[in-house]
Amino acid sequence: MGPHVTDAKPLRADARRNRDALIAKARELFAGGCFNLRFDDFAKLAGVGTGTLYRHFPTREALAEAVYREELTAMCDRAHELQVTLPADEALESFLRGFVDHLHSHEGLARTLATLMATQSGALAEGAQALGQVIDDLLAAAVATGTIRDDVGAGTVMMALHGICAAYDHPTYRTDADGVITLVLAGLRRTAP
Amino acid sequence: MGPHVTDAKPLRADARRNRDALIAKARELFAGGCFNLRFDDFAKLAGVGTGTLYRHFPTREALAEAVYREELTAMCDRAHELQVTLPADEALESFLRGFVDHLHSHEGLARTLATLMATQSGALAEGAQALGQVIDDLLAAAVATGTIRDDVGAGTVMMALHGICAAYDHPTYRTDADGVITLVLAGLRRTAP
DNA sequence: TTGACAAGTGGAGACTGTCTCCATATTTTG
DNA sequence: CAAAATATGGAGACAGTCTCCACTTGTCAA
Repeated sequence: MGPHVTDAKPLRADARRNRDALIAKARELFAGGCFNLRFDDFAKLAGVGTGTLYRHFPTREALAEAVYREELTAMCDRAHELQVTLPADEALESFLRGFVDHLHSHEGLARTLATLMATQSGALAEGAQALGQVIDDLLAAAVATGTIRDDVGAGTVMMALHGICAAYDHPTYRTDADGVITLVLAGLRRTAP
Repeated sequence: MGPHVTDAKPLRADARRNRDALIAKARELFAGGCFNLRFDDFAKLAGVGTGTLYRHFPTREALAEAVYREELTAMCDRAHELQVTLPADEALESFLRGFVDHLHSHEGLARTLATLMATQSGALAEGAQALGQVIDDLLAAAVATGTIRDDVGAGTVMMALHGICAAYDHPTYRTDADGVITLVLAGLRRTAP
C-alpha cells in the first residue's frame, strides 16, 4: 500500500480544474441534501460535459468517495491523535462516540460509507478500508492492555458500524446508533477473570 | 394491526394463479442466486405479461417481500416457541444465533431484509416490522427477569442486525456476523450490581 | 345455460436515465 | 511555433421501467 494521493500521472491543467469543479459542486449539492440528481444534469450544473464527468468519475460512488475522502481522512487522523493521547480503551470509546456524532450531522458521509462498506470491491472501497485499518489499530491497542476481549476483530465492529451508517434516515437514528455503540463497547469489555 | 393475510378483496381465480406463478418463479430464481434479472424478462419467464407483473408487484421489493414473507413468518413463530420453552435470556440468544445461521444459507432473505430495513416506509416494510415486534417481545421478557439491561430498545438491536444483513456477500460474513451477535449479547447482559 | 358486468390481461411503445463515441479544442513539449 | 498528447462536450445509442387500453376471462344472478 504505497502513496495514494500523489499517485501516478500529473493531470493536465484544465482537467484538474474540471475535476475540482465537479467535486466542489457535488459537495455543495450533497450538503443541501440533494443526492439523487440525474447524473447528466449534474454535469451541466457543474459546467462540464457528460463525457467529462464520466471520465473523471465513472460512477456515483466514485464521486461520493472523492467528495468524502478528505472528511474520512480527517476522522482517521483524529483516531491517531486519540490513540497517543488517551488510554487505549478510552481512545476506542471516544472514537466510536465521535464517529456517530459526526455521522449524525453529515448524512452524506453516512450514506457514502454505507455504500462503500457494502461494496468490498477493492479500488472503490479504499476509504472504507482506511477506516477498517484505524479500527483495527484502536482495537489492537486496547487488546494489548487487556481491557477488552481478544476474540472479535475489526470486521465485526465494522459490521456494526455498517448498520449504523445504513440507517442514516431513520427517525430514531441517533438513539439507536448510540445504543449500538454502547452495546459494542460493553460487549467488548472483558468479563471479570 | 388487524389481519394481513386474509386482508380485503378476494382475488379472482386467474389473478391468484398468476400471482402464485410469479412468486414461485421468483423463489426459484432467487434460490439460484439470480436477483438482477430484467423485470420485464422476469414476467416473460413466469409466463405473464409485463402489465400483470406490475399490477401484482409494483416494485422489486414488493416481490421480494412476498417471496420471503412466509420464511420471515416462520422465524417469528420460532421466536414465540423459544419464548415459551426457554428462560428469557436463552430464548433471546437462541433466536439471534438462529437468525444468523438462517441468513447464512439464505442470501436472498438477507438481501431482502437489508432492503426492507432500509426503507422504513410503512406498507412495504411490514415484514421488517414483524421482526421488530418479535425482538421487542424477546427483549422485554429478558428485561423483566432482570438478566439484561433496560436502556436499549429493539430498534438498537435491529440496527445491528441491519449491519449483518447488509453484509451478506462479504467473504468474512459468518465470522463477523457471529461476532456482532456475541457483542450484542454480552453488551446486553447486566453488569454486576 | 346464458347474458351482462366486473375483473384481469398482455405487450406495444412512451419515457427516463446511463453511458459511449469521436470530431473538435486545449495544453504541453521539443 | 508546430506536432503530439491530452481532454472536451453533447448528440444519440441503449437499456430498463412502467403505463395504457383494446381485448380476454371469470363471476354471478336470473
